[in-house]
Amino acid sequence: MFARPTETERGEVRMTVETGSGAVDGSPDGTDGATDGARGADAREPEDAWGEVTPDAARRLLLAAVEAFAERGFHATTTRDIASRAGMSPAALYIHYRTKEELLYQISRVGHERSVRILTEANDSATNPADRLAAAVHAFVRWHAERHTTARVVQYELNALAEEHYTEIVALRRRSEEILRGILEDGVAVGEFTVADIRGTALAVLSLCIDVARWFRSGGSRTPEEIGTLYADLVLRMVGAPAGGSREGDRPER
Amino acid sequence: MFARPTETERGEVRMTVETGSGAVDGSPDGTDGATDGARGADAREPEDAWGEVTPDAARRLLLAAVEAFAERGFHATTTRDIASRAGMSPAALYIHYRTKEELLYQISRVGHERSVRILTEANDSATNPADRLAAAVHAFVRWHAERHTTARVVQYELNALAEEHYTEIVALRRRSEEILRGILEDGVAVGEFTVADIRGTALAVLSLCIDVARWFRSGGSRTPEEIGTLYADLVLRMVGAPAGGSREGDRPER
DNA sequence: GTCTATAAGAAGATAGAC
DNA sequence: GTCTATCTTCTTATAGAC
Repeated sequence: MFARPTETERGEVRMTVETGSGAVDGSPDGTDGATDGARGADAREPEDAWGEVTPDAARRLLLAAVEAFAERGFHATTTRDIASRAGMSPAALYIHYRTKEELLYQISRVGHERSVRILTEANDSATNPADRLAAAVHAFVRWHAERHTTARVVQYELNALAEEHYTEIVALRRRSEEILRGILEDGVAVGEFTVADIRGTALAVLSLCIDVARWFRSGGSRTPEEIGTLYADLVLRMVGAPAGGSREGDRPER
Repeated sequence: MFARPTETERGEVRMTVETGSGAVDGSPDGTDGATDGARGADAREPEDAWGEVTPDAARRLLLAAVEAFAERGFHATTTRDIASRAGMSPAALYIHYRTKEELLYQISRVGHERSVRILTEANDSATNPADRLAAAVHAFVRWHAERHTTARVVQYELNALAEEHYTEIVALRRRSEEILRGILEDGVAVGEFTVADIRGTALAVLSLCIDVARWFRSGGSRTPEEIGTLYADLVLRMVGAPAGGSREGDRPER
């Protein structure tokens, strides 16, 4: 029969990748794409973001998996492909990870923790809702563009996760959602934003940011920084708070 | 060796599904989701949209493929799964389609033709850019919500297409892009919109609409119609043309 | 047109030498 | 820790009876 991954100790695969660290520096050469999703051609970026992963081989495998999953998708990627990209034999993978799915889980977990962290820090970077929203969108979008390879896996391969892992990740996603919704609520409360459907608008904003990972490609005409700026502006407009501070836009409540 | 699909005549799989027809009526029970992508659970809708597909068995297979691809992704879906959903043996599939990829291609082609048609009709439904934009976004978003199962495959399984099919589909996607960009250009030209980066904004709007297919789920709290209305409003704001007609918002250029 | 049976190969994961 | 070799199962696709 088919032995399921036994619970034997095996180096304890659960690594403690310091999600934070100086990771958001990166390719300043990214740019926009078209309506067509990335097709393997690109899907590459300086992924030194995983520098913290403990055994060197484990890090190389993780990096190889990110590239492969982003290019071809989780199910279309073979363990042989991952191992060979990492310069190892197929069997070597199983020394560091119990299953192919665990690789995806690690990528997804670290990526989502990073997302929550980016949104949290942006949210704490200012007091007025408009600046908090602009900062959050700018940073979140920039990350999705700069780290589009990772982000593509993080955002679009969720369904391949095992049930228990999926549940854990969804909890992190809800946190992101709540942070954004909180900003909108505050903005409406202090009269800085004009939003009828807060929950719906929060979802739309998040969706807009996330989808950057799908279409962004290096070699286009816009840098991640520029797209972040564009999107922050668009989102401020969406909530009725034109960029540049809407001091004069405030209705005096009669 | 492994025989590639021979060019023998085999019932001519290339069907002529009238992309149009009364297909956009459908589930009025759809609604919003969360930040988590749909996970199989849902991924179902009255897909009578394929009613025009010629042999009955071919239609059932197409419908089964749409559901399976939407739930599990192209690569994770087996031909056995598709055939069994259609109530047939695995071999029956190959009477109507040369390969699994051809099923995806047909779904993708019909879906993209439908997208272009929706945008074209909306674009022709009015003369002033604001109404054209609102109509386009409303209809496009509504389709992505109502037909989210199909749309998910159409929008997110592109990479699994064979090279030649991919090229053909990308051409259709560019057409959609051009239609939207054209509306924005007209709006800026007549002073109805205030948009600095037309191309970037057009891409963002398209991206926002497309991503509805990823997160939408039946059983939520919003109907496709409501989401269409919300998004049309959000997009008008994005281009600096508040809903309800921005007659008083026009700068008289002095 | 549809079935049963099966070919041909590749997949994920393990065993055991080094 | 890493390799080579291999097990088991599943895959797409075909052959040929009905």
